Amino acid sequence: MPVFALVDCNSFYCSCEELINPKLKGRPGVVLSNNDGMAVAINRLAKELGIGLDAFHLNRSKWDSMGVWYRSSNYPLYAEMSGRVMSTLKTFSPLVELYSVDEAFLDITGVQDYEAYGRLIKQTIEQWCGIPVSVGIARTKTLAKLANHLAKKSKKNRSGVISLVDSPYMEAALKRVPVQSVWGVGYRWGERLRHNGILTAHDLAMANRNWLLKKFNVVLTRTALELGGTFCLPLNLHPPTSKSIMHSMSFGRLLTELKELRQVLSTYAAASAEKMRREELACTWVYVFLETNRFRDEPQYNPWIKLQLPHATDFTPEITEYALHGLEDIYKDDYRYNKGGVLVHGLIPAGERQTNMFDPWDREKVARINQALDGVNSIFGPGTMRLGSQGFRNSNWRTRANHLSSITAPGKGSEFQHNPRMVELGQSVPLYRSL
DNA sequence: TCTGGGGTCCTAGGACCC
DNA sequence: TCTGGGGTCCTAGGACCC
Repeated sequence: MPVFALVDCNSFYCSCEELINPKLKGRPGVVLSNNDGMAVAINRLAKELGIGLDAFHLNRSKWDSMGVWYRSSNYPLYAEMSGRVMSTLKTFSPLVELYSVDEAFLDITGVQDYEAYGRLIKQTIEQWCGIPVSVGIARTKTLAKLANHLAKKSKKNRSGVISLVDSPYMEAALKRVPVQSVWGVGYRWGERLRHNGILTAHDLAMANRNWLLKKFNVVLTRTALELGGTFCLPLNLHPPTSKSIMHSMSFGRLLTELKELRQVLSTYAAASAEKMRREELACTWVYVFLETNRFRDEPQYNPWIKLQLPHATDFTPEITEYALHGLEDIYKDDYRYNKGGVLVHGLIPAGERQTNMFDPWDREKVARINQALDGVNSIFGPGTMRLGSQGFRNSNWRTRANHLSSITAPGKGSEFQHNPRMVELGQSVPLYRSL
């Protein structure tokens, strides 16, 4: 029987901001979504004040009066810190699944004292990376998630580490967790389960499997099995190749003009294509969508279109061309648009593309153009070299980020300089360049 | 002015094939 | 009683995750 540790960074984005600006520590704080729209990360003190995923513009003055700090999201910073945490985790087990930007599953089967190992992991991450984490340890991933949940919540056990391996408290632990807090049970299923008298993780673990299978599906049945200690979900050690890549964002303001929308969607198409090339993929479908602002009392229109390409491609101008054709098909001039996006789908390895005798492009030339484009943009920043249709960099439809953290000099005022070990891991350069 | 962005998996039903 | 049956592929929609 395997043993898994789930290591999860506490309020990750907030912790990153507090790390580069220690003055924020000890105060309630939130990190805002793109466009400074709403809080997407909330630190412990802010949660205790009752702050949730709330709209920024509706709460700003209240937060000010409560002494809450806020920051626009700074994704390059979080990616950098995530890399440091994950590299550190890999020194504790060769089997690590990078589950998300701020959490990872480790296979730590065979360790002598699981709880002590968990504490060592926690201490090391905090010492080397400056990010507080919680650790949950158990025999299945779902139980490790649950243990982690308890480690974050527990008032009795403040160590931030809980092991449920062969634990006499297993049943008590399962009874303390409401069913909708179980990993894999969302709002909908939580409601349905509660209607059927299944209120806690323990109830779900005890539920009749055939009934679950019939009333729900195999996913939830697997979750129930895992809660009961039956190992169903293995570690995914290799990141699966993407099945789709999307780029979408709310606009800086409501847009009505086709001309402006063309610029926005060109930019999103280029971003999707770039990400696709980074993963060495090519797409066979392009989806384009627009949305009006659902929070406004005005005519709503949320069209989308799907375009099949005659051959797989990873070439920005080609993908942009299709995306703009799609845009013209779905665009109506009597609406005010709030959001849009481009998704590439039907992804195949770029090296396995079929050639097409009617292909208007010289593929060798295309490859060289891609290389030049990505090369320039990787050095000088995204969007440095771009299509004319993408418009200017300072176009006012671009999203807001008015509360970005800044670092004036590498390490200055932060804890980076005290972490010689992280220099060894060799990941500090991109942060400063991208900031 | 102002409410996130980016994904995955499963299932049911229809089209189509022999 | 019984109007073929088995199989695949595709898609839309619904659920979930961070």
